[in-house]
Amino acid sequence: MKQTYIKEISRHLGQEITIKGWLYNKRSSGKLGFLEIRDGSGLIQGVVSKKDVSEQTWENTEKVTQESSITVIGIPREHPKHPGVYELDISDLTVHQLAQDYPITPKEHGVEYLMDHRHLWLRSRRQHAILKVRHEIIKAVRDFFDDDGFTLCDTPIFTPAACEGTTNLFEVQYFDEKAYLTQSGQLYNEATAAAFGKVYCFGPTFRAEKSKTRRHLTEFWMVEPEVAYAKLDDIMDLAEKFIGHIVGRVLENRKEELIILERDTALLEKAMPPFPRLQYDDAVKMLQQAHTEGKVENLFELGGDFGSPDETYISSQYDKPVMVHRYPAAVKAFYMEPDPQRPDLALCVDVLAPEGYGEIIGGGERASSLELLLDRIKEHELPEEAFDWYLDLRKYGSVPHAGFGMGIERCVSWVCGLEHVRETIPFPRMLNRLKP
RNA sequence: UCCUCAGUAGCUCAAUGGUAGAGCAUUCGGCUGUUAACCGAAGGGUUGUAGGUUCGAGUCCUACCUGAGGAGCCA
Repeated sequence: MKQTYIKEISRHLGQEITIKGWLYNKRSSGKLGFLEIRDGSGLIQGVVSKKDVSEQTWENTEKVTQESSITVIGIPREHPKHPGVYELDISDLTVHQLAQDYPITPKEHGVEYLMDHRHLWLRSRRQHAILKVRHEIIKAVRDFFDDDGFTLCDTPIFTPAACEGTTNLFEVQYFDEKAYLTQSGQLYNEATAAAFGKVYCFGPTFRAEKSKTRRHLTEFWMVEPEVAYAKLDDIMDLAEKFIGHIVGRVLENRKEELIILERDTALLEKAMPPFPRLQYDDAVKMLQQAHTEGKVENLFELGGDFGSPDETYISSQYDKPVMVHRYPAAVKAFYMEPDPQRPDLALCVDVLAPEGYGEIIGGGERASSLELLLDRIKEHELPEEAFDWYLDLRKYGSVPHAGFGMGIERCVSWVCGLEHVRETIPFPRMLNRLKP
């Protein structure tokens, strides 16, 4: 018989259907068995009554174990006690493979154990919900740009040199020479933007930083739009519209998942444009004020980059994402365009997510002058020959242009209200985690 | 790299320096409306590793290993 997916069960009430899936959990009460069945699309409770089924099916009901693969035939109907909840009256149960001692039991487990069993942990309700939200966010990202005239131009993962120089890169052998895994598609995006006008790239990014925090992965996915002729204000408008679109889509299409995750959606509903915009200088004043009032420990020095506690304090002052712009050029990457009014400041922006989730977007206007870039490359002690193609972009029709990058995992973590980004990607790569 | 915390049954955790226990999982038995079902029984241990202190160490000390959280750095 044709397979029916659990999420479509309401269309088959009273009809005999076949569900193919796995046993999520089992309870029993004498000659009555309750089987929680999952098939990837959803979860449903099946009921087996000894007096109504064959001896074989009853025997299978008694012996079937957690996560055994099964096929059941039955008739869906409403739950007698819970209106709106569906249940399956099972008439036949066959077991494909009997799972023995499934490692993830219905009781709680530690982080290390769950991470060691990530390949199985993905089957649990909560992980399923998170990855469904991830999928929704990625789809929303693509739709947002595709519907706004952007062209997807993916950038390479093997790169010959550092994009930004400062952070640690993963080095790999590339035939007879050394190559590095990309830490940003940024520079290549500038080339494709000059060809297509509005572009984005979306792919994995690698950072060999020895960071062990709830916000870090060594391999994460980043989406980076780049727009020719765009200025800082244009890119800030784009960023807030973009985040509003993502959050809106998740609220609209992933209600059930947000309930499973116990996410306070009232907080998400506030994350709609316009977002507050704060100059770096004013953010520093805010931090210094907070210090004199005893609300933050460290006295922040003007000119430095914000640390994680600083970002947390700034974002805690708002109930929606906040855009901090015009940081000192000295603390930012070499390719940032200086503010014509204040050349010591870079025309850049960081978007800080609410609830202490920190920076989810970083971006800004790129330097369009060849002379300035040559100076900056020298200042940062970067190898000029590695950037010859990049400098060509300033020789042949250079224009003002801007873009930003958003880390998908940090965004998913915030939208889901998670404690750690490691749950936002199927197989996270971290400082101490390369397996499974 | 630095700081803090942790490591005991398959899993999650107890155990004042004095005979290593419970819940879940597993196996067996009971229950016709269960929801991390419940009730009864059984099996299950080189307390991360190596030293040390002590009559006696899971517990105290030292080193190392592994993990977690944080700092720095970042999305």
